[in-house]
Parts: sequence; structure tokens; C-alpha cells
Amino acid sequence: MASDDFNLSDFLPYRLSVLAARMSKKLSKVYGDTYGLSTPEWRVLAHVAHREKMSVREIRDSVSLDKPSVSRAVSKLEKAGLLAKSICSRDHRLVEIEVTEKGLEVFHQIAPEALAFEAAVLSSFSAKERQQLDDLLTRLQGVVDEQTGEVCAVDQPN
Amino acid sequence: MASDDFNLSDFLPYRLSVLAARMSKKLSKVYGDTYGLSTPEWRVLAHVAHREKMSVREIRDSVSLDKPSVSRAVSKLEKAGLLAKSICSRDHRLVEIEVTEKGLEVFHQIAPEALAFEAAVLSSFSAKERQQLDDLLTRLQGVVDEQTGEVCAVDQPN
DNA sequence: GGCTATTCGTTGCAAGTGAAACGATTCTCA
DNA sequence: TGAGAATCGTTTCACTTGCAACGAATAGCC
Repeated sequence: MASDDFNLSDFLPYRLSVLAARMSKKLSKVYGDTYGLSTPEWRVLAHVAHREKMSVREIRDSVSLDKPSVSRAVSKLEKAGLLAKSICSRDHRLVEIEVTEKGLEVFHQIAPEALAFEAAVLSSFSAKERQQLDDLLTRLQGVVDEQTGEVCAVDQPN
Repeated sequence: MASDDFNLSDFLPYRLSVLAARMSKKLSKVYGDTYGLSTPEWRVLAHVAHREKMSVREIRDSVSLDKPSVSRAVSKLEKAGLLAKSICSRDHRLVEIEVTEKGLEVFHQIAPEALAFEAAVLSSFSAKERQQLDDLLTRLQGVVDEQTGEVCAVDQPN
């Protein structure tokens, strides 16, 4: 393999990292500067906003964050009055997390701005190109998610 | 804007973040598990490997890391014997950073594995699709890099 | 030439992050 | 039923990160 040809700025993982970081940083101004939310908090709020009560574990499985991050994000959002937390009566290990009216209000202020940001980023792309991008990202995610090391799996950590 | 339609898992910044994070984590096994390098260290090494002596600032401008991260990465790589650092004789503020023989050796072991990883990720993509991906990412990066807030700029921080 | 402003790289420090440990609760199965 | 295993959410702790401040060195300007 010709490692003399290696050029970091052409290297896919690097390019994706840089692009994602820049985009996230710009987007974070939307929910961070105005509403004081962190990225984990924004993700949790966005996921819980239009859904039923759910546990920390369910959120973790859906927003690509580890367990402690979700736990902390939920605590902060609860303190801010955007989420309500209660112990599940059927299973006292579980916590039922739900968006509050105030939380929904905040979400409905942020979401349009977030969508506008996305639209601005994609504004110079045709419908066909957007479809291409969607497909390519989906396939890449699929490849990366292929579990190479299989286990019978006890408890999913984090 | 219909914020009820907002779905995090379809949201471009989120998708890119998740994809980039997963890919970087998998890649980091290549340089991390075997050679004990962190991501900033890997980026610095990869960038310096086939280049002339350069300063911290030049590296920073090329690898999308902030000043302290580059400084720390260089220090660690120097301690590990992969880089050599000396004070520039023309300008004593500057540092001249250069890869050592050992550093080049390590790089030539990692780079092929990194390229193989990239090739594996892209293995199911046709040449045309790779070109599409390349173009789309380049254009997205261009859009995100457009400076919205212009300043005369004093010192570039970090 | 000397004074100020700027640039360089490093370091301090506070905030964020993730792996592991923990107590509490429930499940499993003999 | 009861003991051990598994799961849940939180917390602890070590590590990383990014901003700001800093001392050192140079550039700019009168």
C-alpha cells in the first residue's frame, strides 16, 4: 500500500470529522447562545419532544449518546423545567421522562431555526443531489455500523 | 416552518456527527491500540510526515485543531521520539517541527492500515459514487466554511 | 532607537466526556 | 421461595478540551 500517497486532507474519516465538527459548532449557536443548551441536551430534547414517556435507556439507544451523558442532560433539562422526570410505577428501576409544556415551547422555537440552518446548508443542492447525499450517508453509516466483533452481549455498557 | 416534522435521525448535522464519530472511533483503533496515539497526535504526525520543517501555527492551520491541542500533541510525539522540535534561528518565537526517522517508520506502518480502513468503508461504492461523495463533501465543507461574520481580524485565537 | 502592538507557543483552569463502580430493583431458575 | 445474575440510572474519577492569560520575541511606527 503506497503510504507515501497518504494525504490527510483527502482522507475520508478526517474530512467527515472536520465537516461534522464545523457544522455542529455552527448549529450549536442556535440552541446554545439563545437557550443555553449543550449538544446532548439539544439531542435529548429533540428526541423526547414529540414522543411518549421514555426511559434513559431508550433515549440512549436513539440519540447516540452514552448513558451518563443522557442522565446528565436529562437532569439539567429537568432543572430548567423543560423535562419532567418520574419513577416508573411498574418497574422502579426505570425513569419516565417526558417533555413539559415549557420544553415543547422551547423546542418549537429551536426546531424551525435548526431546519432553516439545514436548509441553508443544502440550499445550493438540487433535489437529486440531496437524494444522493442521503443515500451515500445512509450506506456509509450502514458499513460503519457492521459489527465486526460479535459477542453474545451481557449488559450494553454506557 | 413545520417543526412538528422535525426528526433528529433525519437531521443532516446529527447524521454527520454520528457517522463521523463512529468512523473516527473505529479508525482510532488503528493508531490508538497499537501505537498509543491520540487523534490529535495522529493528525499531526500524518501531516508532518512527508513535509518540511514547520511551525505549530502552520500545523494548526492545516489539521483543524486549536493551538493548545497541536502544542500538546507535538510535545507528546517529541517525548515518544517521533518528532524533533527546535527553535527557529531566524525567528525565536517559532518552533521548527520535523518528523524523525522513527516517526516516519511509525507513520509508514499506520498509513497503509488507515488507507485500508478507508478502502474497506468505500468497498461497496462504485467509482462514480465515490466521486459523488467527494464532490458533495467538498461542497458542504465550502458552504459551512463561508464566513458569515467578517472581521478585520487581529490575532487568530487558539 | 525606543515604545507599542502583534504574533508565537505554552500553560492554567474550568467545563465536558466516557469507562468503571455503585446501590437499587427486577429477573431467572432451581 | 430464595439466591445469584442482570438491568437501570447515577455518580465517581481520571482524562481530554478549549478558552483565556501569560511570557518571550518580533514587527511596526514615529
